[in-house]
Amino acid sequence: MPELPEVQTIVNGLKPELQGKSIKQIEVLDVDLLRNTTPQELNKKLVGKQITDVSRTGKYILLEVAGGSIAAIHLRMSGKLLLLETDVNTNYQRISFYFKDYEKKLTMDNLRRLGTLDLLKTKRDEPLGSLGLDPFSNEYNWENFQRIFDTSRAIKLLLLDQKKITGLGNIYVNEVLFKAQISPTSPSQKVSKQKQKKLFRLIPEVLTEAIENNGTTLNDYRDSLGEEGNFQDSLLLYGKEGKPCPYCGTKIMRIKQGGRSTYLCPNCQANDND
DNA sequence: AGGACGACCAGGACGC
DNA sequence: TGCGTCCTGGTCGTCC
Repeated sequence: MPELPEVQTIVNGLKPELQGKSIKQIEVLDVDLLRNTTPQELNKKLVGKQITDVSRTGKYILLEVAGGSIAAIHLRMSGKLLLLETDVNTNYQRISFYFKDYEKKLTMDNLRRLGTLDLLKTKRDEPLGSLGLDPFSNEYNWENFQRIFDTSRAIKLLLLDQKKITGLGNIYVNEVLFKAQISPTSPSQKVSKQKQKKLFRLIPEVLTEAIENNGTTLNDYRDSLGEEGNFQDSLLLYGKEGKPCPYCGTKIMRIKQGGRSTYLCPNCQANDND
């Protein structure tokens, strides 16, 4: 379930290891994960090139090489991106990068085959170009933030829309709305300025705290070294249906929005009239 | 055009 | 026990 904190944790682990390394070989075991490219093109654009940066935009992990090509990796829901000894094989390895003068390989391991790799020329190319506000970018300011509320959609669905704001997934959206005491079903336009401001402040705050705890491991998330995150211990209501609300003791409810679970405290997150 | 919904994938948890 | 059904996650294509 990598959301922004999990992706950032992976990037934090990979960057010091891979920056400056030259790609020696790319092994594509599952072509279906390549979206707008082919193994041949990947080889042509990346092999022999030095990695200049490992970074993150939204939930995409970006490997930039000298000369400008960018491999944009998205893990979707179950994927891992692991640094492994070159002779180690995992059950669901799909794509591996090997490097010159380096005894490890970078492996996309993805049970459900939902991960993707795009090859881009610039960070403005799709699928990055249409991403919304990133909570850690320079564009993340109050003026820009207010603009995303211009819709009748439920606030939870809006915050999950990566074209509006990018990085949040189901877990952190639930947590952030709870901390801001906003009903997830409230029409976005009806969220008061005061609550918008709370959200504006809380989104980077909650994500930062999660990054400091190396992300959330509920099922199979692992960082690039195979380590679990710790933020699951700090979740206030995600996955806690029927348990008491940590603020008021009311039983936490679970409802469905857009086909997936929303957790809420019906007391703390009553529909706002403020 | 915005928004709702199903598809994608695979395995685990559940009910009968 | 074994089978069927539902659920999970993020995004995209398709439809209205």
